[in-house]
Amino acid sequence: MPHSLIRHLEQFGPLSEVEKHALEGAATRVRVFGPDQDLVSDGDRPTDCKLILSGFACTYKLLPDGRRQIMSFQIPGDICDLQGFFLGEMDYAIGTLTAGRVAVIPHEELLDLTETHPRIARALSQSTFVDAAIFREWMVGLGRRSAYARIAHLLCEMGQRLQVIGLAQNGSYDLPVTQTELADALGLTTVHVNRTLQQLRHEGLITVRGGTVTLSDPEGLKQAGEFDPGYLHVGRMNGIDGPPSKHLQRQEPHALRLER
Amino acid sequence: MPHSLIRHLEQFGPLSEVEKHALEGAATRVRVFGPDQDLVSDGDRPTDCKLILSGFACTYKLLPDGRRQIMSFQIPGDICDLQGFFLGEMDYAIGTLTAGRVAVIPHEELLDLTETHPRIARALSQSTFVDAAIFREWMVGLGRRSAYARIAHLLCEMGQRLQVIGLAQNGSYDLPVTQTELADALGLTTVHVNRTLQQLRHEGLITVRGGTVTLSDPEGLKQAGEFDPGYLHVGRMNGIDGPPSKHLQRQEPHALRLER
DNA sequence: CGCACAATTGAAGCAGCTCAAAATAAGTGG
DNA sequence: CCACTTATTTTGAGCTGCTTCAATTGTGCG
Repeated sequence: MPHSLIRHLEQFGPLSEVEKHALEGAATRVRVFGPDQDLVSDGDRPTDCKLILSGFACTYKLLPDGRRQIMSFQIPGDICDLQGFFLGEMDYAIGTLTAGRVAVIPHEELLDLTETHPRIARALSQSTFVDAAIFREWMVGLGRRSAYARIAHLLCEMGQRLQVIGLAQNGSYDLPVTQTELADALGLTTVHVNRTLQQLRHEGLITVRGGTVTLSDPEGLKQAGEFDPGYLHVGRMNGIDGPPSKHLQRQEPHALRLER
Repeated sequence: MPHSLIRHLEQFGPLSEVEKHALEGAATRVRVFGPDQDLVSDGDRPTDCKLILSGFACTYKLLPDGRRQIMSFQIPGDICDLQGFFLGEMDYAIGTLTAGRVAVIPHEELLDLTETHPRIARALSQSTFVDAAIFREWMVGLGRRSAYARIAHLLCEMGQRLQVIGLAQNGSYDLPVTQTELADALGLTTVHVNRTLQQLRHEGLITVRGGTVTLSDPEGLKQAGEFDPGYLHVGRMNGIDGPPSKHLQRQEPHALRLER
């Protein structure tokens, strides 16, 4: 199994064999999870970080009356509770959407890893900033886009992200997410998600068959969702593919040293 | 020389004299800005980071048709484009709301600073995670809260944040933000913000007089906004455990003096 | 086969939007 | 300090995207 974490971090630049080896070594303790389980709960003070090896998860917050806002979908390669490492206490929860395997990396080990391998530290920091960028784009959707555009946008984003880790081929990918979960992510009701999804299907933009989404008309969908993948910063840092940046002149920033 | 940055970072733990001195040294290049100017534009590749010394700014994104989503308000002490340092290209813009002063820290200098002073690096990372936490909470508002609760929540949040840097006293603070800007931040229209604000006033939760907001009934407002300040991680990291409210009440009030 | 969950449909209601205009406040130059 | 201009706040009225409530139809699975 190619390590999705390595793939994930190499987005930001190549890693040496030693570094890859160190990463593999850190992610040996594996736990198996079923669907709809919390990996971390709101208010927890975790002593390790969770790296998703397989399966989907999401970060979410619950409101007093039971409403829920999903803030991100987590896919293989994502480290989902780095916040615990830096801030101690979690202010949100992480729950699985499907069954899956999770590598558990104790904080001390992560500390070691980042002190010994600054490039890993740097890649992690960059990954953190990409997460923040995804949050911001999600906020734009929640605040300013119609239900229709929001869904289209999400489908584009997931396609792009899954492609990077090899879980999407020619615009087709598995999205093991119920319409209720979609609704919680998009700030809508299940009913409305259902109707809007139908609209997207009838317009021939997507096809859905048993949890598998196919972007039948990727360009049309991008347009419908006002999707501009720049914020994902895919392949920007390693000179490989990825969209041309608006300005030239690259400059490789160093990492902040991860300190605990 | 003013340093709200020191105050800001010391939220996460004490800094030595040497570190404070280094921070002051890094933030000597000061630029003055007028209102409604971009500090950084979408697509830029900044070569330095901007630290707000005085005045308010916001991060925002523009949609093709001119709609705008403000994703955060930036206040004195905030470093607003660390992303440029880590990812190179900006995927959002930062604009001033008022006139103000901004310290410009070249990336090389920041790199130096963080390599020489790991505790500064750590504090910066923590600050980054707090920003992400604020984003997430904002998302909950956009996705799941009513206009009424959203506004109440924002007013609580700003009160709390401004209090930390000494720009709020007994629930009263300057909020130099137009209703249109509020609307862009909250994903609403100006008209609706106006009506909802009136409701909050009539219910005696807040008072507004010339850009100054007073939380007349802080408890009521918190309840209206479902505000639970945990996500701000105030005072959690510096060993002075305990409810933030207590901690905040005994905050020395000399930030303004520093800022002038 | 039947249970539990997910997707779908219908109908009615409302929070928040749009459009349009008036009332205030905040500059700005003389 | 006043007349003039421009930005901001406020109000009214009608409209709609999305919600709510409630029920029906799949669908996966032990």
